[in-house]
This record gives sequence, C-alpha cells and structure tokens, in this order.
Amino acid sequence: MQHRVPLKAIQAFEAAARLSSFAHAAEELFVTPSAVSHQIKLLEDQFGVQLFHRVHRAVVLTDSGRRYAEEVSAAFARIDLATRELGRTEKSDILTVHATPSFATQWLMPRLARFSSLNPDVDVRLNASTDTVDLVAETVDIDIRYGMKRLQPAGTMVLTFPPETIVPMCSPALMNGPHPIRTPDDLVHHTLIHSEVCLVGWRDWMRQHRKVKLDISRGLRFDRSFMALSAAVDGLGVCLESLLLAQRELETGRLVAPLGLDGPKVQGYTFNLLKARAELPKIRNFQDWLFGELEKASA
Amino acid sequence: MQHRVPLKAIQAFEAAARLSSFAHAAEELFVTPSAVSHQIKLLEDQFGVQLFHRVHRAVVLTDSGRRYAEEVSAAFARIDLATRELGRTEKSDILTVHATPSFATQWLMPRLARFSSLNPDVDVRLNASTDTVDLVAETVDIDIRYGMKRLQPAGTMVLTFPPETIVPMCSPALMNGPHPIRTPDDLVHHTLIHSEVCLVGWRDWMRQHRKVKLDISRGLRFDRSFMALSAAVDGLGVCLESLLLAQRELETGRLVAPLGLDGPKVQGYTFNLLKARAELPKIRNFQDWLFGELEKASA
DNA sequence: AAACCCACATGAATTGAATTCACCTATAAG
DNA sequence: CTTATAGGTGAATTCAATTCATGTGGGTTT
Repeated sequence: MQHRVPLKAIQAFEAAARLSSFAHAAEELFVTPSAVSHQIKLLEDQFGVQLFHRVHRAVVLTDSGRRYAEEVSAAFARIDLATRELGRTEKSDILTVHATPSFATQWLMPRLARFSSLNPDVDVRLNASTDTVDLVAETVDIDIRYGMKRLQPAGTMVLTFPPETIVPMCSPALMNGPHPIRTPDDLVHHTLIHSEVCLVGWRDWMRQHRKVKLDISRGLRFDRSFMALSAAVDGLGVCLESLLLAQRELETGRLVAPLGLDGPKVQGYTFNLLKARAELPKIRNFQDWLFGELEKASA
Repeated sequence: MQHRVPLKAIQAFEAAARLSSFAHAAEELFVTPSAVSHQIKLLEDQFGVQLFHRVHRAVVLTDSGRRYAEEVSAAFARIDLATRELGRTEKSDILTVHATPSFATQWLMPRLARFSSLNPDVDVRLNASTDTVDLVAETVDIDIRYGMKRLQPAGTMVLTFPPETIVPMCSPALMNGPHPIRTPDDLVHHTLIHSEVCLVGWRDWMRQHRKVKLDISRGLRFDRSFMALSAAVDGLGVCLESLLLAQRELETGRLVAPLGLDGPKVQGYTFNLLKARAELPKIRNFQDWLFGELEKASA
C-alpha cells in the first residue's frame, strides 16, 4: 500500500501541540476546530498512537505525542522560514565572467546589453584583470583568457575563439594628413604604436613586408591593447592590432585600416569553463551568444 | 490574504530537486509527472521565482532553487523519519511510582491490576526502596513515603493518607491454640513480634493497657512491616501492625485480630508529587484511584 | 529526410482529501 | 440550574490535487 506522509494532518498536529489547543491551532491554520480534530484523529488512527489525552476543554500531549512534536516542530519551522525567504529571493541566476581588461573593455562590455536583453533572468558579473583564475576554487563561471594556451587542470573545457586578423590601424585624420598612408612604405613617416601583449607585433608584420624599412625600435609602447587602440584613435600614430578588439572604433569611423583588412591571423583568446558546469543554461546561453557574436563580427 | 505554505507543492519540488527529474519525483510520490509539473509551476507562480531551468528533457535547479532545496530537504527528511518512528512508538504513557517496600508489597501490588484495567494506556513502573527520591531530578511521577513529614522542596504537593489503625494480629491457629488469646492479658504467653519502623510499637500499645504486664524487651524484631506480618502469618507470634497493610491477610483469614479492630490511629503515609504535573491525566488518574481504594478499605 | 522516443507543459475534467456544518457531550463557572 | 466553551462525530460540501488527453521540441535511429 503506497502512502505519503499525511503532511496536512501532521501540520495540524504540530500547531495543536505547540499551542496546546485545537481551537488555537485552527485559528493559526485558518480552518475550523473541527478540521483540526479530524486531522489529528486521522493521524492517531493511521499510526495507532494516541497523541493527545483529551481532558475536558483541553488537550495534553502523551509522551509519544510530545516526542513527535519536538521533531516535527523544528522541521515545519524550517520549511516556513525557507519558504518565506523564497518570496524575497533574487529572481535570477548570476553569471560570473572573468576576462582580460582589453577584451572586457573593447568587446564584451559594449555588447553585454545584448546578452542581457536575451537572458533577462541572468545577472552578469564581469571581472577584468590579468590575474589567473582558478575555476574550481573561485566562483567564476567563465574565464576568457589571452595568450599561449597553458595546461589546464583536469575537467576544464577550453574553447578557442575564431582567428583574429591583425592589421595596422590609425585615425582617419592621420591617414589623410600631411603624410597620407596608402602603402606600407608610407608608414616610415609615422609613429608606430606597439601593443606589447599582442601576439603579433610590428616585427612579425615586417616579416611579411620585407621591402619596408621601419625603425621598430621607435614609437609608443603600451601593455594594454585597449590603450594602444585609444592612442591610435587620438592620432598619436599607427597601431598594429586586432580587428576584433577595434571593431567598434572601425564601425564608428574613429579608426581606419589604411592598408586594408587583410593581415596575419592569430588565435589568442580562449573560452575556459568547467566541463561539469558546461550545460548549465546560464553558461551555455552565454557561450552560444558569444560565439554567435564572434561569427557575426568576422562575416 | 491568508495562506498556508503549500506543503504538497513543496514536497513535489523537493523530490524533483533531489532526483533532478520530474518523472522520477512522480514515481517516488506515487503520482503522474503531470502532477509534479503542475505543483512546481504553482510554486513558481505563487512566489514569482524560477526554481528550475527547463532544459530539453531535463531540469536544472536555478541558484534560488538550489538554496531552497537545501533547506527544505533536511526538513522533509526529518518529518519522514519522525513519522516512521511514530508507527513504532510505544502506544502508552509510563507512570513511575516509588513506594516503601511494605506498602508496595502489601498494598499496592495486589491492587495494581485494578488500576491497569481502568487505565490500559498507562504502564506503571513501581520502584520499591527506602531511598529518598528527588521528584524533580528523577523520572518519578509519584513517591509514596512513610514516616514523619519532612520539609519538601517548593513545588511539591503532599497529600496525606487516611489514618491507619494499629492492632495486634496473629494467625488463627495461635489465637485458638494451647494459650488462646481473648484478652490483653493472654498475650503474656506469646512471643511479641516487633516492627521496628512502625510509628506505633508495643510500648505505645501498653500505654493504653496499663494493667497488662508484657516483657517488651523480648520477642522477634523486623525492620520491614511486611516481614513482621509474614512472621505472624507463620504463627511465630503476635505482631502489632497496620490494618491497612494487613488487609489482604485479614480478608483471607491468614491473620486475625484477636483483640478487635480498634486501636491507635496513625497517619504515616504521604502521597508526594510535583504540583506542575499534578493534572497530567496519568498522574491524576492514579491519585484518584488510589485514594478511592483507600476509602473503600477504611469503610 | 522521416519516424520515433521521451521528458516536460498545458488545459479541462475528475477525484479524493480536506474542510465545513449541524449537532452532541461534558465539565466548570456563575 | 443555566450558560459558556472546547473538543467529538458524521454527513455534506468544497476545492486542492491529480489525471487525462494532447502538445512541444530536441536527440537518436532508420
């Protein structure tokens, strides 16, 4: 015979035990005293245990009843409390993303509003730093990293971004200024902006343009890609950077690629997460959205 | 608006959370998966909190859902356990009575069956000793004491037994033997049995019979009333004891009172209990019954 | 590509547990 | 003696819980 514990009857019992009164229990439970009486009788009949001595106009717990009440009182209090808290709980999931400052600044932040509108029940927390993140030990769902792939702890899933194209970029004013930039040779008249963390630098670029004589020991140097891009926007020189990171500036015309959009490809960014959590909707949704956006950007 | 926590819905949620499956939860709860789905939806709608992400053919707890499940899981487990134990609980109250060995042996034990048949849901535990009992510290409901009243701790209720009559008693054979006993003077031919804890002894008796010359330094001595009575039953002599304690022997003719049933009265026994527990049915029932029996014995 | 599997969702209909209602009993208090 | 009141009982009623029939949508198999 299949039975579930008679929760409603136990609830009535617990209230009567706590208040030593069927009538008061009925008040608390918003029912009639008769309902309480029935439920407790049902409980006693089902388990063959007398839970209350019926004294005139009163009830007194039996020893069995007292012990049982002590156990279930705490349990019901806990359910009540947790359920009350539920009505006050945040109504969303939190997604914690860690990324390099440049990717965070240049690419992710300008697009986060798009992800949020597609996933209104997910709050994104974005941490930007160059620190190494331990996905297991820290409450980080996704870590977007840049640089040579390193060995990861077992259980880490590493997805590679599509290849980035690295090209020289500068402000439109510089391109069309006193020393217009039309060919690689035109670069000798301009300051080179070096992005020191970029996997592809001017030295690599020159390997593909051997006819060009640039003094790559000269120029401005930054250890943050977004700063190199910012300097280029300000007309300080020509930077060699990722089309991906400069997408917004190119679209708004603050930067141009005077020598075209073709250049060396590099796979610098990886998307890191724990396999065990890969299918959580908030994580999976973010991943799908991000790689979708990356595809759109390279089309 | 008056609401009680939706216990059935929470129960369905807890099972689904624990099993990560509506279908498995339905199995465990002996309902259809549809019922589980409805209950969880009801819970989410009522509190405006999404508890599960619906993934194709699966469900994954949200952060809120996980936290809630952790709280209510423990509570439901506790209710289950306590309720299962309830089916195995003793079905009665325990009444613990402490009394002097003589009262326990002579009066109480022969009558306990009567109390039990009137109160089948009360199990009586009878402790007989001369030890002093601390009603507060020990699990003793009632303490029946003999002797001078002593100061009791606050909160102790002391009820006095009706007065006992103390008379000489002996076996019928002794009364009708070679030295028949008809008058107090006839006692000089017989051995006196002394009950050393009795509040009234042969010396007190002789104060009321000054014409009688008994050598009260002679005879048998016992420090238990029930032993003195037993010696008298065996024809070893004449004892001076309480009619109350000898009631059964007198009724069965094993003892007789050759000089009649009139004698010194003494109030030796008291009924001691805690005021705070005086109205517990098991205690009140025992008290009422005992004093009723005492009245019958003195009629 | 089509068919099948299967897990959750939905709305209307049905069921059965919970509750009410009407009346009873039994003390205690006035 | 009358009144108040707290729990008890059984039949009738209510309504929360559940079922039933159908839908949706990925993933797998043929």
